[in-house]
Amino acid sequence: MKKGNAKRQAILDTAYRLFLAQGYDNTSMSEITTQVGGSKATLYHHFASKEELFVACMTAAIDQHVAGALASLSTDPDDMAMTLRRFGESFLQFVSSSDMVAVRRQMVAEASRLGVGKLFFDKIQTIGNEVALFLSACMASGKLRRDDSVLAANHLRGLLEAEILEPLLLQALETPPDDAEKNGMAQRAVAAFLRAYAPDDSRTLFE
Amino acid sequence: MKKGNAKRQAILDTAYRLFLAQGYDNTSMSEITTQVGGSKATLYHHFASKEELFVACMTAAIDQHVAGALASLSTDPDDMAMTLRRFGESFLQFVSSSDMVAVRRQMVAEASRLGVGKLFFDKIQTIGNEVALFLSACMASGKLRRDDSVLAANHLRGLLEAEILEPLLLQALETPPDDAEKNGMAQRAVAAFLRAYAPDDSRTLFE
DNA sequence: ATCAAACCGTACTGTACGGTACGATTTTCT
DNA sequence: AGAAAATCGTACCGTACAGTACGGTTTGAT
Repeated sequence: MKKGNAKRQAILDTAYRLFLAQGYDNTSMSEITTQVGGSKATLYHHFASKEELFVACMTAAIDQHVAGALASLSTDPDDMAMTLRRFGESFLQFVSSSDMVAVRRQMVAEASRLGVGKLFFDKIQTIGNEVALFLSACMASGKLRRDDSVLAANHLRGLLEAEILEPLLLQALETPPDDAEKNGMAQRAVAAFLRAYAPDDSRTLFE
Repeated sequence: MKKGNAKRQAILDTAYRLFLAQGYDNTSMSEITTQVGGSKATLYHHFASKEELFVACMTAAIDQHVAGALASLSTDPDDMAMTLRRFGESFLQFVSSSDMVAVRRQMVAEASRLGVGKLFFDKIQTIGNEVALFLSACMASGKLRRDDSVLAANHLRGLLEAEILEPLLLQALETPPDDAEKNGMAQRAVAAFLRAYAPDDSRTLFE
């Protein structure tokens, strides 16, 4: 059962690429078959229906991509500002990557299909929970104002995405921003967040 | 030319409702014809193609809805906090209405179709520009820290949408939040924004 | 060696849909 | 009234696509 899994994976890879590039409705099973090589019977041997194949592609993509975002959050509250800046940069690189934007667009477009939207949302939530945990530690140690840490994590995400996510999803930019611009957005977002959640009695933290 | 426009409007209304509820691909011209009554020839008399009808629906929806959001921003910087709170509430009610969420989902899903995504994004931008103008006045009068007003407007929008937009787009909530919850979100977002953009020398503005 | 699973190619079915044709009828404008 | 535009009903065309059928071939495990 080695070639079996290899073929299955090849189908997943090709289908993933086509679904992201063209969308669900504009990608036919025959096209996937042609590009992956082989026969449509083999495809239906591995996946009972087009919908099942789509969901399999998306769940795999979610798991794979979210792992990358979580890795960049070192839970060391000692140099909070630096940690947040690094996290902000890598999170923004993550969510604004062309793959991730394409995944998100498919999730929104086909949200109702087999609850794939909720699946994606739950995964995103796990990132938020990790961030909330870190922020909670910062609040406990007086580095941040005490407040609902989940709310704070949501606000941080909102600030990080504020400049970039919408135009990318709507394909409203001719030239996508490069890494330096994204890092600038992350810097500005984290700076705003630190001001918003600074302890009440500290006003000399920022130059 | 009275019944002509009436029929055209009836087609638009029905198509708008079906497109939002079912999406572009899952809505057939025959279904629109059946629900609006009459003949498919009449439909094609008013709209040359399915795509043209879709774009007509979306542009109409955009114009109509954006007007509502802009109305709630009184440009009086004297009671800035109150103005922002009221704007935040109505903006959030606006973007989280079921119609607007459905429109946005279609925009994302069909962003590449005839550049309808960019069309939508530009309209949203006009709201942001108005807000930026207001914030700029607040900065000039010392009520807010001096900074890029467009950035500040983006951050405000990011904070407002942070708790609610994503789960709605992904249809990840069983029960959508009611007006009171939305107002709470707006309050929290505006409070965070005011802290983030408070003048450097004011630390007693918030209780 | 053998058996079962996986694979291939090709052709096929049924259906759904965008768009057209066409002739008849109604409404609107002047 | 009478021309022009809009509307109607129904049938139709071409096509694209999800899924199936089927007979033959390769591959892997025991």
